[in-house]
Amino acid sequence: MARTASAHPTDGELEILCVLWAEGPSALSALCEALREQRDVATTTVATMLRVMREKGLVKRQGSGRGAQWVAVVSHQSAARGMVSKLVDHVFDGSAHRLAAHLVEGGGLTDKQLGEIRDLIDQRSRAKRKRKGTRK
Amino acid sequence: MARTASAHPTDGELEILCVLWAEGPSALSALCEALREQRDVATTTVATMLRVMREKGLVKRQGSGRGAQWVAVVSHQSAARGMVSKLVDHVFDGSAHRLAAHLVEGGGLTDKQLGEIRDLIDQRSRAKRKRKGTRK
DNA sequence: GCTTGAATTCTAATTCGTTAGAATTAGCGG
DNA sequence: CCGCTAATTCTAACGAATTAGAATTCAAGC
Repeated sequence: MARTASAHPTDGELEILCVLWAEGPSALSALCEALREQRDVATTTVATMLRVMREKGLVKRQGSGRGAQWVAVVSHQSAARGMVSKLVDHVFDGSAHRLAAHLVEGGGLTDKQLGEIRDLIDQRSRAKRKRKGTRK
Repeated sequence: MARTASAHPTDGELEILCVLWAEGPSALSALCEALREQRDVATTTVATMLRVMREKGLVKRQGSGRGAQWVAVVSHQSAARGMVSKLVDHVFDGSAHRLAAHLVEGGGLTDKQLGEIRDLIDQRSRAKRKRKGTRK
């Protein structure tokens, strides 16, 4: 038997989604051009991937013929959420906290960035306290 | 043409690695038993995956015949590092900081956990300051 | 030594993902 | 209206991944 289709975008699909997220709705030609900054790829290859991705509901087409625009259906946000959950579930035992600890301790972050994250946390807990206070 | 072999463990391989990380070196039978708590899988399937994984250098075998033990070669740490980098590079534009922000703002963490992360950051920046102070 | 059951290897089927040429369609400029 | 070019569809090849039955090997216990 064979594997079942992946619920998440594949690596190749992700490349295309990244361009669409960054550039917004794009024509096939523009999409190819952007992708070719990374690696060599034929136009028909990209077209085939788009067809598959449309069947999966990852992208849609607006208009037809020459001026058609390809649009990402899934947002960066939601795709990111899905992929992070998958990583957390499979590698960090379902604990987002562990992933965060890995990030902090892995050393891929500068002091400045760590500080910014701490500020984010502070903001968030302050906001939460406030909400609780007014509601109750 | 076809895709090139993935540099990271596949989903199936990850399942096996997870068991090995959790349980330590295991016999094939024990491995199968643990996997079957998640889903139905034939012993020969697991054996085939182990063979492939050995060729890739993901696992090794200690001993032979009946009492052979399968051991993870890659550590949980390093596999996690690789997969987090991939996620960061492809989805968060190479910025670990953005992933962290996504975690904090995504709401998958309790207040307590957020507090713990902040504590981790504080510890880390304190330690760094100290190192700098003694070195310079 | 022979049986037995686990472990392993061999083999094969099947699907997915990736790649792209060939053929076709469709809009635009002259 | 006709050709040019972009866009799309059709088709196909092929390796990776997944699954597992058949055959084989091997250590152990009687």
